[in-house]
This record gives sequence, structure tokens and C-alpha cells, in this order.
Amino acid sequence: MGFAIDRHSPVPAWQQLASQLRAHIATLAPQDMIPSTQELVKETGLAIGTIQKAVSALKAEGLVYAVSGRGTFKR
Amino acid sequence: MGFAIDRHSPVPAWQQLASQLRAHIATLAPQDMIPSTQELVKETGLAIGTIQKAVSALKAEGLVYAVSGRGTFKR
DNA sequence: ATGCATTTGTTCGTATGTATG
DNA sequence: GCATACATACGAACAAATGCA
Repeated sequence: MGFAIDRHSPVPAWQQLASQLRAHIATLAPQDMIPSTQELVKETGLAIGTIQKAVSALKAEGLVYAVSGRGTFKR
Repeated sequence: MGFAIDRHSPVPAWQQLASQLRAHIATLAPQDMIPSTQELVKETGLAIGTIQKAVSALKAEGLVYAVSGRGTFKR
């Protein structure tokens, strides 16, 4: 997938990730799953909390919805 | 102010606080400041992160806006 | 039905950075 | 310079829901 964070950027890591996720989600069909928190931790090297903050933003935007125990999906 | 969290409630602490803050904010005038993160920590006994999550929700709702170094205010 | 692995959700605590007055 | 206040980021633990063997 290639999510990469520039840690020297003035843009916060969670915002960078949120932007990249938005671009990825744009390529998906509704009900498609986005990478799990753990996958994103591995890919980006960010802490869990930082991943959650990025994904929370997308949920707040109504771009995705989460189902506990299953995953997070494009709306 | 009297923000009190019921730790046995099934409702998450951050949601309880967000609800109580909404009620408090309803009594304020625009540009009035809400309690600082540290004040809320003292009043509620919750961790900083939990306070921030509650206030973030209110920001996402457009109910308040934050100015770093000054405080968080009713919109 | 039981148990396990996966995944999201909540909460805690800490440290550091940045902005304001 | 200093105190206050919000913002970012880290790491950890536990709970709850889901799906599958």
C-alpha cells in the first residue's frame, strides 16, 4: 500500500496518514475494508494512538465506519 | 462546575464528559472559555488523553474552537 | 459450545513541542 | 524568561465484539 510518514514534515504524522488513507479510500468500493490498526502500525512505524487518531478523523468525516471485531470499512 | 464521571456506567467516560460539557457550553456566551484541560483533569480525575478526546469531539462538532496557548472557547 | 485470533474501543500515564500573554 | 494551555506522539493494558476452527 505504501503508507509512508515524513517525520521531519511540519505536518503532523496523524494528518499525513489521514491524507494518505483518504487517497487510498478513494480507490475502494463501498464496504471495502481499510488496513487494520496493526497493519498500519507495521507499515508506518507510528504508535497505535497516532493511527487511531488518523482513523478517527476519517470516521468523523463520515468517510468510513468501524465495526468492532471486524474492521473499518468505506461507507 | 461539578463535572462528575460515573466509572461504573457503560457509557465511556469521555462521552459522559462530552455530554456534560455540551450542557455547560449551552449556558455560555460565544467566546466564553471552557475549563482548561488541567482543570478538567482535577475535577474529573480522568487522564489527560481522556479529557482531550472529549474536547476533540466538541471541536469536531464545531461547538468550540481551541487557541493554543490561550484556551478553548465557545464558538 | 468452547476456545482462539483478530480487530476496534477505552483508559491510563508520560514526554516533548508550540503558541500565547 | 516564565507560566499557562493546547497539540503531538509514544507505549501499554484491558475490554468487547466478531469470525472461525
